[in-house]
Amino acid sequence: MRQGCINILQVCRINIFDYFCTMMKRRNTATQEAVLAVLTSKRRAMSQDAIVKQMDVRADRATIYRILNRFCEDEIVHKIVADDGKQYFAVCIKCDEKTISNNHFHFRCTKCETIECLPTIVEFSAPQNYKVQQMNCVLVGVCKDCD
Amino acid sequence: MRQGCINILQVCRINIFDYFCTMMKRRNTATQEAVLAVLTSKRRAMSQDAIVKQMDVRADRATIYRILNRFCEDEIVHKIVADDGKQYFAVCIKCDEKTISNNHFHFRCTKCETIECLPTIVEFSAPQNYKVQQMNCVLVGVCKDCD
DNA sequence: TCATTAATGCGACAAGGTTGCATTAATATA
DNA sequence: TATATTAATGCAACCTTGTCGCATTAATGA
Repeated sequence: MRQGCINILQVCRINIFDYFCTMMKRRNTATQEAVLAVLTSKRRAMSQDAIVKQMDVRADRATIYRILNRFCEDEIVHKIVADDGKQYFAVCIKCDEKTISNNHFHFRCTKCETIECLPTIVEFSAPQNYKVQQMNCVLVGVCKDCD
Repeated sequence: MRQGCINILQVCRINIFDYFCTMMKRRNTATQEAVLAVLTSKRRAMSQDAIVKQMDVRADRATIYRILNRFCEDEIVHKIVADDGKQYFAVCIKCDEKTISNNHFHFRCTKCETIECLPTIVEFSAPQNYKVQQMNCVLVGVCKDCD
């Protein structure tokens, strides 16, 4: 399932999670639905503990991590490791098969402690004979809401 | 002590560590000297355990971290958090007071497991009213030596 | 309705990093 | 050179983040 699809689904008012379950042959569970609901509503990259705090269903830490990693495998979520060493997860847009899912900048606000996916694509020029397969770029500072 | 100075010192064959001790009013200890020696000789960003392995002097884990963080405060070393969540430290060049010490890309090679400071400066354009104070940009892939 | 097995909860664990505190030793001063 | 000061160190304990094994639960297909 391409992530660009998610936006189309939202516009068409199709339940993303149901669609995801059918497409990826995943079971429809309350916990998974809750995790995805939080991520899609917040539209930010969130850490496991931040996600749990926003959830109405209680669930084990290991379970949340398993769900998030599953979402990453299925490519409906991508993972960022911030400069605090923690993993953050975000539902993000990616329509082109060829692009790296993490090809944009992220912004971590030190005041509100959230991470945002910026629309800016990372332009890099690696030296000759270097093969770039992934990237993890985080800008750190204060976002417009906290300034 | 500005980091650009380090290169000048090397050219002039002045002992960097002695200079550092006088300038920053730090005590001259074998452990600190060893850590800096490893970092300057390898010219890569290294993790605490990688540094220890290369050292001829034995030292406690906590001590190494304290030394590295002190070097960061004194701005002769900068810290990168890679996508594996670990901290890496590198002696790097920075001549301009105004630039962010981490303003360049880093490359983590998944084969030789090292992190290199690339000469490429990160060009970013944060949205309006976002204040960027730090950055942490890591490209991941295979370096020229491992290809 | 039942069988299959994906998903979960629990507990244990590992790695990475930090902190408190007593001890050691580098430096400044007499 | 001897002494006082205190930065630097070692050790142990601790915290946080993330993972894994295994028994149990429950979603799905037949």
